[in-house]
Amino acid sequence: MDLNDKQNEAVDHLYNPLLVLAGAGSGKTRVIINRIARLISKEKISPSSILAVTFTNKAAKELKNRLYNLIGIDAKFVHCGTFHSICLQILREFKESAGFNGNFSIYDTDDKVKLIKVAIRDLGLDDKVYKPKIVGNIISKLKNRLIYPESYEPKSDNVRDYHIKEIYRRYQELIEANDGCDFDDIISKTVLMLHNNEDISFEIQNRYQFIHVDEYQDTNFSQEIFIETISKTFNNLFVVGDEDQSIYSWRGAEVSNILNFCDKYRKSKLIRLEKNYRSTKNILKGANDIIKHNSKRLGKTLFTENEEGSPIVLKSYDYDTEEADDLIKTLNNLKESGYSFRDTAVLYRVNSISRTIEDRLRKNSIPYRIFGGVKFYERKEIKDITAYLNLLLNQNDNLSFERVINFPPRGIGKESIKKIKQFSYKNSSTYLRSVQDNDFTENLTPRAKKAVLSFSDLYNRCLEKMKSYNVYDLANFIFKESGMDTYYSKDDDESIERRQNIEEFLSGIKEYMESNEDSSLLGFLQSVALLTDLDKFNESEDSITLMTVHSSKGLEFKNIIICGANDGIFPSFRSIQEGDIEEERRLFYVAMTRAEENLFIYSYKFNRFGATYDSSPPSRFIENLNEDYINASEFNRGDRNPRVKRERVIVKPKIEKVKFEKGSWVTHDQFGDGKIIVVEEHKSGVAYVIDFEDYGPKKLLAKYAKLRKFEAD
DNA sequence: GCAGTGCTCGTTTTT
DNA sequence: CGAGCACTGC
Repeated sequence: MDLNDKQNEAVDHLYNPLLVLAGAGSGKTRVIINRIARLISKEKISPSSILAVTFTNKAAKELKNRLYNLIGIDAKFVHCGTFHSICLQILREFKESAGFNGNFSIYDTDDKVKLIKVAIRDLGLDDKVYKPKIVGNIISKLKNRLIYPESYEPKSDNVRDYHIKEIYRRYQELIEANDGCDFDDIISKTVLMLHNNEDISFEIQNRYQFIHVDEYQDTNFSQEIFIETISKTFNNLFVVGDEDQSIYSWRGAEVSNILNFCDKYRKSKLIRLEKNYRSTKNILKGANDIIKHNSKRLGKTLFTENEEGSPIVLKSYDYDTEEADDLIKTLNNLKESGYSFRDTAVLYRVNSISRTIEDRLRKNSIPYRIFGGVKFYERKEIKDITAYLNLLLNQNDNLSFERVINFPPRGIGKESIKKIKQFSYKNSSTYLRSVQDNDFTENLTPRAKKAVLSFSDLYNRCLEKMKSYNVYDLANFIFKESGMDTYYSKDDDESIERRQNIEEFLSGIKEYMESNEDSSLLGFLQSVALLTDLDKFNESEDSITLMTVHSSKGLEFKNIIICGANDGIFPSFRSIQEGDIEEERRLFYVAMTRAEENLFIYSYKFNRFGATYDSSPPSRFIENLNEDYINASEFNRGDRNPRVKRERVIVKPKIEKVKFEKGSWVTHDQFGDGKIIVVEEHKSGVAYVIDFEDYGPKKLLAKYAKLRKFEAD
């Protein structure tokens, strides 16, 4: 297929920055690959000086494949990757400059939450008041804005913000001591490293002279600064995006990046792609009628030369179970009219919706695959194996150590682990080095000593094998030798499932080694850390696809069924309360524009919330659809009453007076005895720095730390 | 050290 | 309502 005029204009723009505002289904990927092809063929640009950045691995892979089909072998040398994978490569190459002691481990959201919990407890705070997950989100947002603890000044001086700052500080201390790196660090540490090292920055700028960014509307502050930094010298930036599809502001994405692009980059130009190749006229009309109600837009109206198509089908039900039953009928009808199962995707706003649907699909033996929910790579058994692998490369990784020291159980219980921590603290050593230290093992009970020695022995044997084994053999060795093999050899459902997952993981490693040039352990661990379920998407499998609207971004299906399109779900409760539903509307728009031929929008009246049912009208977005192109014969508008607001209770800690003097001895439930070395009075309350005998100095806040006066017995 | 029990609390969305 | 978590009792 040839390019249209606008697409050609974009592709021919070879120097200076360009923003391509590409509507849904307007062929943006095609524009990117053709532009890259033209740079190579016409301008004789070396493929290896070209960079293309995407948000998902899937998009990167697709870009690379299509480029390969267009230009052949040269495609191999073009750098294609996600923000995270590109930055990770840079971090790995310049790890010392980025502040790591050596190899570093990547911590996922789970690990992060765990570590934040430790930080909260170290400070003597209550993790019910400071929920680790919420604090994690706050820290995420700060890192996305390149704010690390030392430069963080909370806007207000309330207690909560002060505590959060302390938790952040402690968390960062812990993660850095482990040579760990969370998802946000991958970007932010790269950017800061480039800013602090001009020579490296210059090297990177030279490496990537022609830069392409896909889904530019979803870049956050740190990502934008990354792009700005590496494009500084050559000022050759080609970004593609659609402000109407910006759906990640909750993750820090800033639409302003795309809105202000032309003001920011000198000599830049803007081109709009408004011709849609994907959807029928009816679907596009519906999508346009919805998105036009948004105010934050650069504005564009999509058109298509495709057929009129079938009307958009609206249906409403009383309960989600009825919706699911009818969904089965629809799926069977589609099948009968000649569609394969793989042509249809069911989309929803929140993962929890999938339960009922999955249940019905299973009962009716309709093949489906689901994305999201419990993620494969976050499963316990998978993470246990990667923790062993991580620990082999990064001996400072105490978090991985804690995961595997007693798994499978080998008789190293709470008490022994406590001793390991104490010993490590006293000798400022890592957990791993402690258990390998004779001075430590000598003082254990015979039983514990034996267990610890057997772990050390296991570790050393793995280390030895690492020299000659490839990743697959090494992982297999760990699976067998650690005892996981026998541990999961039982016949119950759980063991069987976990075993299967491990086998799938192992065969995944094989596949990885065959398809990647860098088949080192480090390379594997770093790429596996960035994998998501979506990366297992297999197009040839004939099954229905279930996923959230967020994960459907960039995909297209002949038939789309949107389930749970009610007020309170889509748009979400939160967005209605906060009075900002523009992003929800964009999300709805994304959902609709995934469809090529048939679009169904379902809603139900009674929504289960915990043990109770709430009634809610169909999504307000549906009201913007015009009768000309909808089929609403089975649709009931319902009533649109204002909803009752839920009150949120914020726990405010009380401020306490100084109870203990400097120099006095106190006892803490967790840390034992210690001497107060500093007393601080903040606006937010009293903090003590206590030098614990077994744990060293910790800063605790008086109102949370249950401190007792030390009494010699 | 582990299994079993009772309790709490939740609902966005993800690299 | 049900998952996940902390606590308790062997």
